[in-house]
Amino acid sequence: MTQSSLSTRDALIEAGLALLVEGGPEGLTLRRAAARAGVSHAAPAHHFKGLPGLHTAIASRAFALFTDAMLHRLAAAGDSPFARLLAICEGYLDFARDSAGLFHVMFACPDLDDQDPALIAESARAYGVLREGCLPFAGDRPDPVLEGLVWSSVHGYALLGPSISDEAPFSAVLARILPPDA
Amino acid sequence: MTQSSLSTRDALIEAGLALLVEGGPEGLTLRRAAARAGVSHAAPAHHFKGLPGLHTAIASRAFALFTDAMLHRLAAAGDSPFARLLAICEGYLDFARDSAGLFHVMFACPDLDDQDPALIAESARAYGVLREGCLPFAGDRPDPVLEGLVWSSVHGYALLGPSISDEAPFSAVLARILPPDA
DNA sequence: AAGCTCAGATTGACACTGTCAAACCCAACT
DNA sequence: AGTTGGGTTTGACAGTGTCAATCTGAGCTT
Repeated sequence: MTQSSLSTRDALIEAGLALLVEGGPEGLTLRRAAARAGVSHAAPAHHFKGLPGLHTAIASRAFALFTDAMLHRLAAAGDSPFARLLAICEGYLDFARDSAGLFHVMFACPDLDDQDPALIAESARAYGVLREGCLPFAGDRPDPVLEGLVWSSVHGYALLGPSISDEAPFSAVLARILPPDA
Repeated sequence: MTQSSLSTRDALIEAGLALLVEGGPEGLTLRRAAARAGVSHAAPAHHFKGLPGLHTAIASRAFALFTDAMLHRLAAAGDSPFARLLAICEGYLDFARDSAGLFHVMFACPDLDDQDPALIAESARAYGVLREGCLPFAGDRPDPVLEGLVWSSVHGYALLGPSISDEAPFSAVLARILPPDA
């Protein structure tokens, strides 16, 4: 393992994140990430199982940033359950808009290894934030249907948003599910 | 135009659809579509603006099939507004599940030309079905917020579905938005 | 009717991609 | 000291999208 190998692994992930942020979903390439990390074009093969492996590792790290984006908004939110859940959703939408490249790899990449433990853990952590935001609306007990509805709505809105945000801001959409006075 | 050119154009689109259905999002390639259509590898360049152009043309045709899927379910639905809207959504989900390759090109392809008139027309037609399904719930007048909510929900559910469908079937999610007795 | 025009199609080349096999290097153990 | 083995590099391969040059043939002008 020899921390040098760990650091190249991290360097490759970091390079991949940067390429995605700068160039969108098409900007990431095994060879470009390798070049940016200062290693040869075949080096990534020893740290990831091909391009799908790199995608998976990047998605895992991106989910951590995604969770941060939601928590960041939550920290600045008011106390009411509605304000808190809306803040979480707005963090979700912030990330989808500002980091479209990462969002694409996380949710629209067909070759992710959805058995990867790190990816499972990080995505579960992200889902946990949303789930906690839903708790107060169901008597502090998990409500899978409500969670599914909120999650589907914010996710669909994140993808379709540009087409509908003019006439239907997300706060109005969420208010339609959960009247703010509840 | 010389209908031969039209027919090769159509043959390329048809070949592309088949490749997507058979091989998923990764199955479509300019050269493979050309080979399947029985033309040389550079022929597509005369009918589409590169690979993005082919993607756009395929997405346009896929939206038509998508609309059909919704109408097909609607035709077999009951009379109540809830049953009709649920049927439309289930057609939406059918298509996303059974034609994942097409769905991916339609909604997750980063290089679509969203100015293309045919694509705009076909996607508007699809959206129109969903909009009509929503009308009875808002006094037969368009309600952008309700439409945005239903659209976001079903779209998000289509993408996340595999992760949540066990505990929250879509009928339950929709019922949370629109009580079936309304 | 002869000749021209030009869109449709082909061939060939280019840079770039992911992946694999072989060789290489160097630190860590026996 | 010698050997082992993981990390890395080099080199090659098939496949991709795209571009330029060429060929072909139906339809038009004169």
